[in-house]
Amino acid sequence: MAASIKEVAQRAGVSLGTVSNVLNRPDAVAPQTRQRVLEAIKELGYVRNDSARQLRAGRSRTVAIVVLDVSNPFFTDVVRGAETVVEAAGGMLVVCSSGEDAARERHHLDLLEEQRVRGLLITPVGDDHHDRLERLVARGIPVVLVDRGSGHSHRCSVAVDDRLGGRLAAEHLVECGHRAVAFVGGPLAIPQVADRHAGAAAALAEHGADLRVLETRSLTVAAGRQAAESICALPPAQRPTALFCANDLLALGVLQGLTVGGLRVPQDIALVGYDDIEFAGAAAVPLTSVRQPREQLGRTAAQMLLEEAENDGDHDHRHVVFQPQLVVRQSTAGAQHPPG
Amino acid sequence: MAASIKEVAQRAGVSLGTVSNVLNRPDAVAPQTRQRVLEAIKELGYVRNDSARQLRAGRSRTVAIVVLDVSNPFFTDVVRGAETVVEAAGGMLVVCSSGEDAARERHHLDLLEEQRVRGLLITPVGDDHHDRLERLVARGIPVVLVDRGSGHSHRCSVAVDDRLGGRLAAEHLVECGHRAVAFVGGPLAIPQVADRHAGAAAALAEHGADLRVLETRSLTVAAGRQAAESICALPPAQRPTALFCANDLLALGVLQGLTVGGLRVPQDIALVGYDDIEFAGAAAVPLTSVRQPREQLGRTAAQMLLEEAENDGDHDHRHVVFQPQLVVRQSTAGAQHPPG
DNA sequence: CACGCATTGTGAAACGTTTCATAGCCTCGC
DNA sequence: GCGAGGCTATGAAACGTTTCACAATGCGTG
Repeated sequence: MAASIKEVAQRAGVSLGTVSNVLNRPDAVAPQTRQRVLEAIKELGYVRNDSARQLRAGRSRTVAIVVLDVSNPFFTDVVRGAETVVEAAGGMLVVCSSGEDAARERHHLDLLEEQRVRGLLITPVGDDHHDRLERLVARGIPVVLVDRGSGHSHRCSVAVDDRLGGRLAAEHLVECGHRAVAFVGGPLAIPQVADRHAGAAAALAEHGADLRVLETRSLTVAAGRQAAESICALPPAQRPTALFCANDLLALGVLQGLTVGGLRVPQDIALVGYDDIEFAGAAAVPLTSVRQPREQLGRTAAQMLLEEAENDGDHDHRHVVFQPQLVVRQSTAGAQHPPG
Repeated sequence: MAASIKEVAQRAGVSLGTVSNVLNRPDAVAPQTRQRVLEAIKELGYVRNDSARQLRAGRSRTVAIVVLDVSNPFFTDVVRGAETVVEAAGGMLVVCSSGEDAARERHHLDLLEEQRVRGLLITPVGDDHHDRLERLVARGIPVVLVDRGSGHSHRCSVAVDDRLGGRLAAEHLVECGHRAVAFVGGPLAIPQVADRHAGAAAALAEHGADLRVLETRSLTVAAGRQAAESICALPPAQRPTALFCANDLLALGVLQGLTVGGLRVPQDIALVGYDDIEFAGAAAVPLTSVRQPREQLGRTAAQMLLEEAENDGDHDHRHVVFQPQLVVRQSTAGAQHPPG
């Protein structure tokens, strides 16, 4: 059914090796022969079998990226950035989603290892799979951590300074006069979440305030709505005057939930998100958010990966850290809160 | 470097075939032997080489989905639905994005054909690549069209009735008293866009109104903002009183652009989107939109694909069509427009 | 005219699996 | 005690490439 190189060779009246040469080193074969082979290929509808090629060549042309959540616009932008670079290099980017679930992440890593992918971009769920990543590297599959700094010097990473991001958010809220601030986000096992919280907590501590935590099960709009409900249920005296959300999806959900519960943003409660996804500025109350260079994150990560895959063996592992940037919009632009 | 089955066999003191049996038919090998083999596997850190497996087995375990735009929440939801089904079946879903670009779509199809994927879910950019899809099917790779009906009876498809969707939107606008309606969307070569437009145009025609078209280059927020600018530039007398956008991204962009240009939604211009993505309800002015069963679309498509891949050869191609549903929100809830 | 060299083409080996026909060994029933 | 038949394990073939050492051919040069 599926024509192989052998049949092409037969039809063109040349040897196996010649057909392979036409495919891979066209210059090494006489124009006339090449022509004959190309015609045979077209006539038979021959398409190269990549499994065989990979098996023989020992290396694949596909690069994988494992993200926490495909539906999160933050990650889709990162993916787009990486895609650009990988495709420009003639490769293919496959996208896998762990859904913030360690088991699914592990499953994906296993399959990708079996496939001997060219390289791996990953935002790990937690710190659970270091050994697995280690093994990939040992096998010659470069790994670049995305949106996550790495203490490990034998691995590249691209990240945004999440502690700084948390600090920026918190300091902005303090300047607006807020003291009773709560952090909405989770699971705290996700390093980005923990860092954003830590940065904000540190900044608040310097001003003698502390940061309550409202841990969520995930970083989704739905989780945000749920969190908002529990905030609305609080007696007004115990309610925080400002919320810092671990990402924009959460913040959008919180915004919806607060509105439903009759609380106004920013008059009753100020709101800061994180990521500055495209929808943050288009929200019912445009969201103050901490912007990350999303596409650039993806591009840089992919570039470093390809570079490492190129000169395998010797390669200086780099750790690129971008700076986040506060974007102030209406969700915190309310009247100054009375201090205390 | 990478241990192969042969070394495992050697270490466990068994033959090649036995190791393979342990991997694929564990019951066919004596418990004691199996144990020895498993230990050898663990000690050597052996991981199966999928290229070799695929080459020999002739079939892959990965299913691909080619969407128009990874950053569009509509598609990420479809992907999530498909993912669920494929992973439950032990497979892997790889996501490719054509970016509404026929050349990229072709490139992806070529690579996927080389990889001999198990099956393909695709929302084609246009009608350009029928021959290529045909060839995939001929090669034994089932193809299911997503979000796109198919005249072709030798192919499954899952779609939502886009003409009906367009009609729902238009009729709602007519009921609100609008007569001067414009359609914002493009490229019109994308079948969904064309159908939504056609449905709306037909409905308006029945009421003696016609539908101006403002064709955009793509279905993105940015394209929407741009379209809004040109609308704001129009002399008020020529301005439509309502806009029907081909999708929600576009509508969100239009909403932003109109606001910037000083036009109020819905008082000055009413707005209807399409898809009812999660962010539609959270927008500055919550968006009236035509809802599609996104995840279900993905799930159904994947199920049909796997089913076809299972019993290859005989298979009844089905064409599932879901009904869209109008969700009315604030962006059209303004005062009744005077007729005319 | 013979020699070396450049240009093309050849055929076999190798990549790491899965599969399949076969062989050895037991046990069971007669 | 012997043949039938069930378990296990074996080894070779096959999957479709790429690669590589080598052969054949033709050409210019000394």
